[in-house]
Amino acid sequence: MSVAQTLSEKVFSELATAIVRGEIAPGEKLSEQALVDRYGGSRAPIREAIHKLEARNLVIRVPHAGARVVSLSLSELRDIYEVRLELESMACRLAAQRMSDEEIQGLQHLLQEHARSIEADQGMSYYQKSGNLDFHYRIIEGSKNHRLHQMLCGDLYHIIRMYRYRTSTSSERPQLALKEHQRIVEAIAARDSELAELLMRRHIQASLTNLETRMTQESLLSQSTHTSEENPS
Amino acid sequence: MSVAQTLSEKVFSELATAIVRGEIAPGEKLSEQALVDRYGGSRAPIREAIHKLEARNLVIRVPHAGARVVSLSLSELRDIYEVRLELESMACRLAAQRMSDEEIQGLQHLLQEHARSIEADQGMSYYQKSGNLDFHYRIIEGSKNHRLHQMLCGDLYHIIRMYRYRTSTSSERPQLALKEHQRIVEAIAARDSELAELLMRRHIQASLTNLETRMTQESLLSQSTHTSEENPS
DNA sequence: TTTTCACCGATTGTATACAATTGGCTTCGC
DNA sequence: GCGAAGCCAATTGTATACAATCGGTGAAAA
Repeated sequence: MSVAQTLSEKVFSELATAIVRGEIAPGEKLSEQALVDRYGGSRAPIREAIHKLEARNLVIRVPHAGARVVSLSLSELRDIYEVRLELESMACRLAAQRMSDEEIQGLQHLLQEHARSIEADQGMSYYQKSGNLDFHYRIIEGSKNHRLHQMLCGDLYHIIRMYRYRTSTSSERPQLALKEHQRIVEAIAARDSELAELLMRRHIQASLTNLETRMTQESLLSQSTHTSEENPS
Repeated sequence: MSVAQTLSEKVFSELATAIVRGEIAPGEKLSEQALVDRYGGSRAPIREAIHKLEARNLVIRVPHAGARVVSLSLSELRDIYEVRLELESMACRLAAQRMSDEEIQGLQHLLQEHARSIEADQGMSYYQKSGNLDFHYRIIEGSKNHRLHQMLCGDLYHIIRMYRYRTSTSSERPQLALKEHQRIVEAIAARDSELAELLMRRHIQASLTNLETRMTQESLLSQSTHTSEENPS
């Protein structure tokens, strides 16, 4: 019961990170033997790691055929965001009701650090770090609902972060995103759960709109490339 | 890509059913070799099945120590119902917006069959069958959100059904439950998504209250039994 | 009597070999 | 030229053996 990891857990963790970061591309095949060659060990822990990735929806695995990194259409992403919107706005409402004053202070400090980070970066980016340094993660923790935490942070967030990476930055306008975060925290600090929920809904809806725009642009780029390749036929 | 199952999938499915039905009790240890003895095959597919159960939150698995069937406190169940309430009321709202007229008719027929079933049983029970014959399942299908379907039917429902089995019946008052279902369907048919959502919230909140009552009664029974065993000391 | 420590058998994690299945390639027929 | 059928190597699923870890038990110490 120590921090020692089994090899399968270690490989899972590293693979999940590689997938989220796009080092293994959507649609790419995961071959057991190739992963043995890459990570060492034997096929047994690799299989277990692949099955864990499947459980987290990061890969699609077909018996006897193998596993591929998941590749989601915009429609599928919309489904995910539709659910995320509901769960995270609920988390925000609960956080406003359940977070202690100390925890809220900690959240406010986190945003101050984020503000400094944006300034240092000259307003160019607002990259959400993982774990306790991530605004959204802290809100979900503040909901004090373990199952909610598990469903969002254990499942949905892998996919969401994967697509954030793919679209290169987490936010087009960092200062606007930070300001939205600040408004949300103000509502939480004021214990106004209804307002907190509404602001979070808007925030996530804006994220979806942003993501839709980018994926449509990518799709158009991809189409024009494809068209010029087909002209000879 | 046929309906043929791997052994690990088959064992997972049978184990999941056995857990949901209480044939394997909460807290009970799952030993790999014992399951090989019971289901045949070798340890490899059994391990895979156990990992799948873990992914569905039906077992708690500790590396090097083994897996036990999950045993949830009332507080943990409340967390689950809190999330279920949010997701399923959302599903209901979406169903009111997205179900076709034919699908709604199918749902109405389903409730008619349920009504006949209750009459045949002389008002004693309203047992929800699984899959397409389950009212809630049909609403979630009607939401047309695959991710929502996966999170509810792929994950949460296993646990919820497990505790339904444990509390012996799915409803204390079958005719009241049926009437609530009927009101929900009327709201969906009228495309009143707001009302549909509200009615579903109430319905699920009533389920939670019912479950809480039963678990508290079980706990009191368990305590009184425990006390009388300790009196000799 | 209670607590602590050491040992070891049982169980779980991994390595290796064998069995089963599929996708891709080639050939044949229309 | 296209579609269907057959073949087989590569890959995945499972079986078996070995390695690693932990929980339970018994003995010793306080």
